Amino acid sequence: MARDPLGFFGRRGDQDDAHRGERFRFFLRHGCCYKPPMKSDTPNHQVLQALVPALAKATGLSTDAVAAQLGRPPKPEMGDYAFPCFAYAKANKVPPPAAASQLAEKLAADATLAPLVQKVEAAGPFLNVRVKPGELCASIIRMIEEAEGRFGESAAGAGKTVVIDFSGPNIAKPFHVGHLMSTILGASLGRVFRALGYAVVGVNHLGDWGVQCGFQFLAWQRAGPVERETQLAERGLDYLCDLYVDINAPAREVSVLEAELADKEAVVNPEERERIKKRIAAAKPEADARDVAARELFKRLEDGDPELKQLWERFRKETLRYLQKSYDRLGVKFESDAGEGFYEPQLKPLLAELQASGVAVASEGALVIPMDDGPPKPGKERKPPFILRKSDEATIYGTRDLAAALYRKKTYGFHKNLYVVDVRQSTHFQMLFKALAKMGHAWHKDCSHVAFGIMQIKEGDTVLPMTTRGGRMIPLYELLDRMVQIVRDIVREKNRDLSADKAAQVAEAVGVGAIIYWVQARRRASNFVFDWRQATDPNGDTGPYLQYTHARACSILRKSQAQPGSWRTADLRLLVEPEEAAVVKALEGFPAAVRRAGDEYEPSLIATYLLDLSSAFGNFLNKHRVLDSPPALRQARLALVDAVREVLAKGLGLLGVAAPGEM
RNA sequence: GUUCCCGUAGCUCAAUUGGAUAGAGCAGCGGAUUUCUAAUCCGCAGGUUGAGGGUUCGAUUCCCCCCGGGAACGCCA
Repeated sequence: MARDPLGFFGRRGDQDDAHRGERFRFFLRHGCCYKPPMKSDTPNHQVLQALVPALAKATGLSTDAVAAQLGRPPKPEMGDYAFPCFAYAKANKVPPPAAASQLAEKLAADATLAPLVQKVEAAGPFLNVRVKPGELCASIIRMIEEAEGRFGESAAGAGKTVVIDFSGPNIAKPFHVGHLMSTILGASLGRVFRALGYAVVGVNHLGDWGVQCGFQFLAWQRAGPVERETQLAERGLDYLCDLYVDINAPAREVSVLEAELADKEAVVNPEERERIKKRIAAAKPEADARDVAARELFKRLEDGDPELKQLWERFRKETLRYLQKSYDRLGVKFESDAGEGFYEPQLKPLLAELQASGVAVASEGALVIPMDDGPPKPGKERKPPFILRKSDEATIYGTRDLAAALYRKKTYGFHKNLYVVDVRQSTHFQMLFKALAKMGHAWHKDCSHVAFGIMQIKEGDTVLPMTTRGGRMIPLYELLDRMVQIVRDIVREKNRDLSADKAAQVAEAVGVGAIIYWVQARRRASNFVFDWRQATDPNGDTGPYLQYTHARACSILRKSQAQPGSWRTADLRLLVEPEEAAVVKALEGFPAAVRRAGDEYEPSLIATYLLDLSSAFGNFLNKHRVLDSPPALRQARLALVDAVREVLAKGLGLLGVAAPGEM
């Protein structure tokens, strides 16, 4: 399989756990993603190297405290750096404005700052520092050049592993637009954590176990032997879904009719009620028969029937192969595709252990872990327990999640274990983590549910949920195709010089990039509505805008005819324009944006950051010429353009958005 | 009913985690093009940050109480 070049994740079941763990440690040491560790962790350049110690000396605070406080004034006219003096004022028992004045005098007298700093002035309780314009640009661009393409990365996570559980499609249900959030967010978090120096294990926790498998076997057995083979090969998951839908048709009819019957308002007429009852009676025997047959088949799978096991394995593989097409377009990779079925053999020993230790108890015929602490309070409803085994002896997804968490800790020794799943499951994960706590695992606090809001879709004037029973689901590939289709015309219209081949590539990059950007452009907690018109709008807060800015930068560098890197010898102190300073100040913020995106599991912070950078750069390009500048200035501006290009490409890369060189 | 999330310009969202006069995009109006790619840039207009109270030098941010919207709440995933 393409995404498994080292054969690290072999076939399930042919290796034991210890073996897998061993392979994993090998992967950590020699894997394809290995890079040497970063030298420096915090962003640093000549100006800050002078300014921070000077402030620390003047205030008596630590350099870390100063660096953390140092910010930006609200308007660029006020200065390049701002330092709030409240802490210093409190320590010295003077009013903050007086403190600011005192500090301004001290810094003005500091000889180490003289070559770099133009002006230090008190503004109320703030201290505003104006750096000599050329020095600011030189200092920051130099820092980016010296990072050798690694600007924004850090070594914060060196030696630590993050496990990210994301995407997790169900092999019986369509892979639709609702899965987009988890897939894109999870993949971005993986890239962000890698940039921060962590080893990352992306897990596609497939929903590949349960009675649904029985229904699929049943449908498969009923389908034509030749037709089913060609259909499965061609349509993969789509075919399995159709099978699932068809085999469930009678059951679905019964439940729809029963719901109708229960809704008294809808059916007052007794004749109508009778008609419905008859239809239920007609459909029910077939529905029940299929249900019994499916459960029987699933039971046989659970008991280890080799023929069914083989078929199950085939469905899994075919589904994954099929999904990989969409994953490839989205730039998504997984290190593991251990789904629910993978944990099945671990469940019985786990349950036995939990019972023996008394963590799990019997309740209403089921085996559960209680979620209430202490004695029940009168008048207070008791919390529902975490169910491990139903009264019919079958396990449920929570049991497998518990086994999965234990397995991941044992195999990967994770520093963090993340679940990128929508907000509706937040109680489930709270219970899961609490169950781990009750088992005595202190690492339960390293587990987090990275919840995101529910996406709805706007078709015409109506807003529909994505996961309704009634409406048709839009398969993911269809969404991507539609986006690319819309973009194709725009590409043609905007740039007629592109060859047909290039235009097609650009359309793919921009169409897919637009949707990837769109879902990451807001904080993940908020619910939002997918709007075709807005998502494909080439103007404004969009992926295409960022990609376009990047393409412009590339174009300028191309047309300069300069050898890449030849601008490294440029005199960067010639960059004294306010628009240049604004760009450089935006560039300076990149490492912090990446770090925060990791800390908060929030890729949108990178999206917002890139927008700021693009807008500063656009402003610069509009006001100043690069290629028409005098030779020395031209070289310095090329260095600036190249730094912007690098950060845009890198930031877009973290988000999973392609950055074509022209469009 | 209990628990969790959300509420900021007409719309979609920001706000350096408690900092200075709350900022962008879309939509509206007005400008800038012999384009280093106008898929751009600039200007105007748009606000009692759902309401009220509290904490302090300072609150969109933290605490309390309401109002409104969403979600989850015992054997589905």
